Amino acid sequence: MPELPDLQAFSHNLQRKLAGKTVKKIEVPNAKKLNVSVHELNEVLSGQKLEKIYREGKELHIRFDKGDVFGLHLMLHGKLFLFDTKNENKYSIIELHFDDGSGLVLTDFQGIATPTLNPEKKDVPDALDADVEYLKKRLAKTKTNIKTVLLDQKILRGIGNAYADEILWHARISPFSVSSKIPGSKLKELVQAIRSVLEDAEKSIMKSNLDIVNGEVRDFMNIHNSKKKHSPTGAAIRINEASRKTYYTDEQELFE
DNA sequence: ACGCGTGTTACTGT
DNA sequence: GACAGTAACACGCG
Repeated sequence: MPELPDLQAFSHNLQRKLAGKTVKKIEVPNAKKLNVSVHELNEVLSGQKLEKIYREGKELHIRFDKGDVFGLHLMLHGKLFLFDTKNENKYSIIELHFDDGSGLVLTDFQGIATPTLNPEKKDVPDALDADVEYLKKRLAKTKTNIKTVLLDQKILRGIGNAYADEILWHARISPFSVSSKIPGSKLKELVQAIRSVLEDAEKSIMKSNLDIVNGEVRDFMNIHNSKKKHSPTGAAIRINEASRKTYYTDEQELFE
């Protein structure tokens, strides 16, 4: 549910609240997606001090002082909660208990949020790091429409359905454009739109939700927003119904 | 009160 | 193999 800017805000707040704490014990009420045994997880992480929490693509990564990393992918409905003494949330997947009695829990009613001990390093660039050169090269051989490309985590990491629509509107590129047909000048606008849309969103989320570690904030979205009928520049917002909805306007140029 | 929404994988079919 | 389309996961929320 949360997308890159939300995750960015979560990681910032979790870092602030949890850095320096030491893991006492990890409980795993629902190990469906965990990549190691509960025993191994505890063997590796118990006693380690939490050093850093940051975002990697759509995952949150927790790094500990011996260098081990614990990754959390929230998928559609994963939610994080901090607790002081006892976790009373429904649908708990995994609970980190710290030596001061406090803790962090990941819940998911669907059970598909995914905790991973020491996830593999990926060489796919993060959305915020992608440059024009990379996209130009990568898109030259791709006929898939540009929205699908933005959502493809093997090409760019971190963009989800809602922000893809916002970004494409800002770059004035139709989501149905054939990726290989988009000219270099437009790719430059696309790269700028990716950065500005995601960074501005993070700022507004942080500003109005000081301690946020779960949920999502969407009220400031201009295009992917069922409450809005027109873009900021006055064009009617159209909706394409597929397995995921696409919001767009005729202000966006179609390359085909 | 009921319809909408979000990521990924797995699968069919062209 | 590239690409398109769809279902499944199963609820919270307004």
